[in-house]
Amino acid sequence: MINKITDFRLALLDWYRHNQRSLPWRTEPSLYRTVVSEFMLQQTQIKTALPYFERWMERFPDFTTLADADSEVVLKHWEGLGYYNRARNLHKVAQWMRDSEVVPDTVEAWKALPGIGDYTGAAIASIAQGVPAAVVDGNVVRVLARLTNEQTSFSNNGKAVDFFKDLANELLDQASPGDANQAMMEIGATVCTKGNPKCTLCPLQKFCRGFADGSVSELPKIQRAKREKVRLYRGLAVDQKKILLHKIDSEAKRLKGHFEIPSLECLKLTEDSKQVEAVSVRRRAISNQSIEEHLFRVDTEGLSIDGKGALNWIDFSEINSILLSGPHRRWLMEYLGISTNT
DNA sequence: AATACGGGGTA
DNA sequence: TACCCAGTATT
Repeated sequence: MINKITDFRLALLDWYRHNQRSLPWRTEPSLYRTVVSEFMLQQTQIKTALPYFERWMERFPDFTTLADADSEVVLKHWEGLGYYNRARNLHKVAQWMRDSEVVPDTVEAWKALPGIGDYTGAAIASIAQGVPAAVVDGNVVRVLARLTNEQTSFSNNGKAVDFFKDLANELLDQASPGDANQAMMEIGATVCTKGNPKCTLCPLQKFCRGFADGSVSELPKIQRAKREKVRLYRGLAVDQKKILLHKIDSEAKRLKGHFEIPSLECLKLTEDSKQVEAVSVRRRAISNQSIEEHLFRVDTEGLSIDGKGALNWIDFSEINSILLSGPHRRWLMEYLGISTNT
């Protein structure tokens, strides 16, 4: 058995050293770049995070620069990536690093910082500091479930993560935990994929009980929560190169401090009102919601907005500099035909 | 233990 | 549409 684990680790690391993708936090590694990448990659695919990472590094090259930046600027560079508490927490972590005499060097110490949980704590400690702590993310769960031909049906993803944590640590190469962790995730992302897994190219095939059993495509078995369907109705009021936007309260649960296209309710209008005209429908999704968003053109004649409340007239020239949710920015850009590139 | 987070890619 | 993505914090 000892030999088998040694063989496994060797096969995994050898594959990774020859097949890893070239990524900016690998070609030029540092503690800071590891931390930033891990925050961005929480529930976000590499392809999506990549351009954000490059822009982030240009503007905030190190912990101190990030720590000293205004939160508005920090959020602006996260705009469109979603789950904005990640940016707020990353900002706090940078400030902690700037103000602290010591650098965390254990999983537990990292987990004491905001936005860092089991996964991110182990990822940072192992990749940037060589701490032998296994990560268990969605990729690792899938690889291990197939490797062990695990038929248990987990009630949620967290249960599966817990289930495989011990095994992940047993398999972890103690001499190269960072590479071993990244190798497991890389296998999951590029070879042991959910659909059309490339078993013929897999360096772990000879260890894989799921492959031997022919059950790879059915694993892992995890029950997922459904997304709730939500319909939103929004009003677009444009007047003289200005647009009426709603600024979300800083104490709100989501999109704190962001602007958004105001809801009809917010404008004190109804869908049936003769003042509005349906112009566009868009579908998108976030976390546990599947959103169908309807856009209406609003006649500004009937509006009485004082501009002192949450509703603000924003000049087209200002749109680039305000915080606006990604989908709404794209919507405005397309509908108004104005450039809102940042 | 369940839910929120208002994002996005892929089959 | 359904499922997944280098998850975490809150309730």
